Amino acid sequence: MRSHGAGTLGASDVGTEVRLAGWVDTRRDHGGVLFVDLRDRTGVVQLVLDPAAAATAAELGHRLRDEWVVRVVGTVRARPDGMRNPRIPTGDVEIAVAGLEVLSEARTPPFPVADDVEVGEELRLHHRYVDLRRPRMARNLALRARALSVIRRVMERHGFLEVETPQLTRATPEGARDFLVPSRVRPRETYALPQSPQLFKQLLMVAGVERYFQIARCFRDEDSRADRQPEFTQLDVELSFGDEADVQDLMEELHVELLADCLGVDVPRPFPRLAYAEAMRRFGTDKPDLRYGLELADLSEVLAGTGAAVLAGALADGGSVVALAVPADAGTLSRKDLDGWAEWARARGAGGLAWGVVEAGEGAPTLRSPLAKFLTAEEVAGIVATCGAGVGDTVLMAAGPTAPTRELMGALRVALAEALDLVPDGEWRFLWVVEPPMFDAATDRAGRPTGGWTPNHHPFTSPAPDWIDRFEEDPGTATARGYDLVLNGIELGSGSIRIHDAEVQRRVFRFLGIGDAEAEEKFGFLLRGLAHGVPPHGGIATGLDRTIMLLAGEDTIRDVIAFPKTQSGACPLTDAPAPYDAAALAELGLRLAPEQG
RNA sequence: GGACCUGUGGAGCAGUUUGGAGUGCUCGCCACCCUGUCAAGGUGGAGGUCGCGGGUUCAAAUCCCGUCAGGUCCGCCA
Repeated sequence: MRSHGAGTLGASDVGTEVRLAGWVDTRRDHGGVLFVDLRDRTGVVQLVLDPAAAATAAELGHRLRDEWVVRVVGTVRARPDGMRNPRIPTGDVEIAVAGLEVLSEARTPPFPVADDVEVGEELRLHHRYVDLRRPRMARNLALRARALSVIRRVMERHGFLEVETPQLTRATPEGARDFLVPSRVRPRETYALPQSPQLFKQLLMVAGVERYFQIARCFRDEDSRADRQPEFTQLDVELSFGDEADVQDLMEELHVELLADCLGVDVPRPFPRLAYAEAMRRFGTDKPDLRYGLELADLSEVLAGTGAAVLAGALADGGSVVALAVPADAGTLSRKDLDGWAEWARARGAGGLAWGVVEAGEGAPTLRSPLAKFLTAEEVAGIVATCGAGVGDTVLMAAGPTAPTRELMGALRVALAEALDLVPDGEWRFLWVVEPPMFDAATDRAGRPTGGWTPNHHPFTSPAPDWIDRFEEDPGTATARGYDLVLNGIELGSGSIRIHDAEVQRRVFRFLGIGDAEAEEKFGFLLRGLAHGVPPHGGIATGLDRTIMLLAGEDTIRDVIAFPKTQSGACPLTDAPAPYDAAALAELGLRLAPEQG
């Protein structure tokens, strides 16, 4: 049907007879001569329908409308001087059409098939087949395919085997809520869709696969975000007889090649490593964005004896005062801005924000601040020095329990960088966050500590060698053999060296409050596997949607997924989820509960 | 579970603060004119439960309450 792609034609094709097919992108009808931009996946080329040259085709051409599907036969010719269009790749040529056939008419599109119109998300998803014709979206699909191809190339080069694991599997406790699939053959029992292939890939190591990867679809029934969908794709990797460096080297090579192949960008290796504790201290997050400064400073020492009550109270309770300095050249924060940020902090549960502007005093800098009269000269000097602030810089401070206060200031750092436009374009700052804690203190729904512990990564993560015999003694300090890959402040993936000793695995379960009987019931298949000859192994899983989102320069993974869900988990295209036939439910041993009144 | 933003002809917006006739802009759509445009141009025209429900008022796109949908975020996401 076609001899060429519309967007591939150029000066070297002049004189060639071509057969093209695609969509009517735009028309410019002069009554006599008619121009049609024909669009296919490769791009756009101008058709010329001239009644003097091809009367029948031109007459039919006047009936064409946007998004009709047509086929043409014609000859590539150079455009006359002065009529070339340098803004499109095919702008040096045009197609002198000899024959035109309408393959399919089309309704007026629900929105323009163009990049420069911001269309509502629901409408775009409802007519996703139109939305995906827009050049940016078409480019994103192609970019995704290319990234997948690079991944397979790199993984195969290193001898990894692509193995598929079940989508219908069993629920495992903890983690996110499961999506359930009722069984007809075994009424009243359900499968769960996998949150990740974690246990299967470990058992593949027991099975001797040694090097496994999968482009794996995962399901978590939790609320969506711009970078989170209920259904998403992971690059899942596991290898045997290796350690942290083997996994990290592989992933560095892969990501460097992705950037080079998809964007032509060179990223240096090795990626920097940052200890988890240092990341929290300096950036207030386990996924710091290294593209800008605004690092946090801990003022607890310099303010240890302060008379400023709002700060002293937090310190007396064992908390911290955490600050960051906004450089004068980043833009001046007005009083209204500062009030706004204080309000922002309160909305996140903080008491507020203290602020001070560094001024050149006589001999030593001074602080213009509502707190100034409560601070001694030594304290002011200490604040300025610890923050590394210069004259004109604005110091923002929060006080409270150490961890939440650091996290608050870490979030403020990100929000300020956005607001003050401090995030440079075109930078790709990878890093590994390493030496994570083995456990976090468990909290109840209200956020109060329960006294129990929850895995920082997952319960199959090996303790660090120093802790393997005694993580129970000091669970708050014990570290694990985990590592997170971070790019530009976004967590791309988490991995670890796993426990390959059944007894250590049982101890971790016991410590987490999972008794031997429960462990046997829930994880018996893993524990049995760990009894049958296990290579030391470890791996990682990265979020492919996020990776491709960053490659594409998009702000949401919805724009790199062909058919995503809305924030409420709906698909406006298919209208899923939808009610299910009651009789069919009965066959599954299910009955609808009465609606909640 | 919570906070905030948005909802006005097919698309994108303005109008809402200070209530007074569905008023306006750009694009699209329909008809006609038009032989070198490329976001073609010209003339004319059609197209609206102002998301939905209730309330206040002589009068509601506009004020109040509720609700639905989309989005951003907090919680949640081992």
